[in-house]
Amino acid sequence: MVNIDISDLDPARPVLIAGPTASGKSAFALEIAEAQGGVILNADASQVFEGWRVLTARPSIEDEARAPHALYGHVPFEAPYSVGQWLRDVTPFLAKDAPRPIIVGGTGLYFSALTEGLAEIPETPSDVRRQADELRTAGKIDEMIEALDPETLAKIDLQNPMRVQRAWEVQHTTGRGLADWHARTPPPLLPLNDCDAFVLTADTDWLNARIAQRFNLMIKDGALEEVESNLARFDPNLLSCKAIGAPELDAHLRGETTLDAACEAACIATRQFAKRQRTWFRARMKNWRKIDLP
RNA sequence: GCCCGGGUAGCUCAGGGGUAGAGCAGUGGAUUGAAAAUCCUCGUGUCGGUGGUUCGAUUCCGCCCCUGGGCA
Repeated sequence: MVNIDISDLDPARPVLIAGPTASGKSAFALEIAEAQGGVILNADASQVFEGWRVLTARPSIEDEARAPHALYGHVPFEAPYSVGQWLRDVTPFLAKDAPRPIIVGGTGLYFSALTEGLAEIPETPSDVRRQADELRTAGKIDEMIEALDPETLAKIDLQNPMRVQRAWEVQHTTGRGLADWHARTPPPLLPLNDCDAFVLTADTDWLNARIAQRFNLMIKDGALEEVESNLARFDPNLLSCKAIGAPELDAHLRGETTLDAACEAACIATRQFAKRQRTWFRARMKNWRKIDLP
């Protein structure tokens, strides 16, 4: 599928593989791991959650038996998660004596944090988060904006409530502005120069066709049953329940839509997600080695 | 066959004598702890066809075609 010569890779160097959803990056990672050894590490935000396997296209049990895998489904269904937590989770796998990491996923932010660094901001306590959620849902964005320093105001998108809330939370819990924290970002955990980094790029029409095909396959493989098994604990506010296809299939199981409509909506959401991924990769991964698919 | 609706952007539709607009889809972009999240930008299309009225028709009138419903 991916036409590069794996034997050219230095088996001692970490590998990074980024690519849009449904591009076949997991298979590529597995090929490298089988040929040269290494541990496959997940860099996909929704695949970290326990509870989804089919729906988030995680490697199957059989695939996981072919090479060591980590950071898949290791986070409880109801738990919060973040880039910072992910970085803390990968850190032990990047130790000098650890087996060679093969990091694969579609979350651009995770890769950027890994190779460019992430500010070491203390976690937002849950009560502060709750307070911030209330302000946002009440539409009191201006109130949050008033609490921010000029540097932060200049840096963030004030039209994006989520960004404003984040800045407010940091200011509120640390007493320092978000911009100040960003300015003191420590060096990256894994500089790009220290690894072989690949971005898979695919023709949009080709990928869109694969997205539709893959969703049908997911349904055949039990995606609906998977959502059904999580029906009792399904909560749209949970991070895990933002996985594409989960709200759509949940709505169908509750009798709100037909299965066809749910599948169509999920495919549209997936296409839109792939588009955002393309934008991130184009803008932020210019120095990565591009591999054109198919 | 007759009666009444419709035929306007890829889709669903609004509008109305001075050559048109929304939502969705799509595009481009932003994105340092919710990122499969969140947010910003971008709308010319024979206004079904054809004749006519008019300075001017997509808008009014005639005929034709397609389509939904009703009556036979």
